[in-house]
Amino acid sequence: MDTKYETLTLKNQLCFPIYLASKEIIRKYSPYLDEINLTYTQYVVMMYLWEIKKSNVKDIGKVLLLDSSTLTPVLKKLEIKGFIKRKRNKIDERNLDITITKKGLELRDKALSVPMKIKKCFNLNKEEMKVLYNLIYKVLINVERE
Amino acid sequence: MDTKYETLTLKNQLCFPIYLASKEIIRKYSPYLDEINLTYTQYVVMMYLWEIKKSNVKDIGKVLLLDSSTLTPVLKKLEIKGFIKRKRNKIDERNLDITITKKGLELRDKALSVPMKIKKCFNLNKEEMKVLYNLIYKVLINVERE
DNA sequence: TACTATTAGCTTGTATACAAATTAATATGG
DNA sequence: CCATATTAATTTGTATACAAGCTAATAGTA
Repeated sequence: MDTKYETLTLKNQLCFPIYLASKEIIRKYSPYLDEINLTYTQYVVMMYLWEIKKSNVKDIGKVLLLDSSTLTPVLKKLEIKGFIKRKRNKIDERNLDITITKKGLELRDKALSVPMKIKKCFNLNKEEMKVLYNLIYKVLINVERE
Repeated sequence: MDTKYETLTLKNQLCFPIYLASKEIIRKYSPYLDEINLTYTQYVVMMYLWEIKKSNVKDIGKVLLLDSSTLTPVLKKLEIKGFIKRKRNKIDERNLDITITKKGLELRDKALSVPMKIKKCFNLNKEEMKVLYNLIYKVLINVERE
């Protein structure tokens, strides 16, 4: 009987809808991010830099949980677009200093309307948002802790 | 003041932790999926086929929310591995019939232990799992409805 | 100081993921 | 019946994402 495989169905997975939601929300972002010339990954890098102003590949990777092999090309593209600058650290040349440019800082204002547009398509009330936020972070912490 | 940009910080995004959780959970899968010679995307395709036995590119794409341009190479790899067969439909040759092979069916038993291993690293209780599941599906439906 | 280990970032190879263009087959309207 | 539209899958081009290997710089130590 199929009850043996009940745990192995798509509808009984928790990861599957999280995977779908992630993809589809990011897809929802794209028209808004197109307007400010960013991809989603570039957008989260910029969001971090808007706050912290200066960082390096390793620290950005720690926050965004991205490998340097993913970040290197993303950061190069952001530099080509003129939003950031990449420069070897004087004291320890293994580190690559990432700083935000004037153009990168100005982008922040253009991005201001993006979160609200996305929040709207979530269509959850405040309490639901909060519960979802807390549970997702709980999962994240648990998964990271191994 | 920075309060103007309060909505534009990583910690105030709901998509960002969902994106992280999706990535990290899928990464947790990989050692278990390696053992049965599947990637995560291949795994969800197989999970669908284990249930439905026969489908086509379009229908698989509808369920997994994947474009045919993503699915085509995934399905070709699954065919090379011997888990599925790809064959043009006799009646309407635009469609590509996807059927599961004996080897593909046998894989189901080997995959049986995977969901439990992943569930464990979520480390949520039954109630939390249920709430998260429902909220994520609610988001998914809302985002899809646009 | 010289040898070894570690670290940070880059490169390479593989696998998604999606938009846009293409191709071949089928459906549809005049 | 034929020209046009639509549809399903593939191809192409761009952008992640990550493991493994590489390189250059720095740290640690005998």
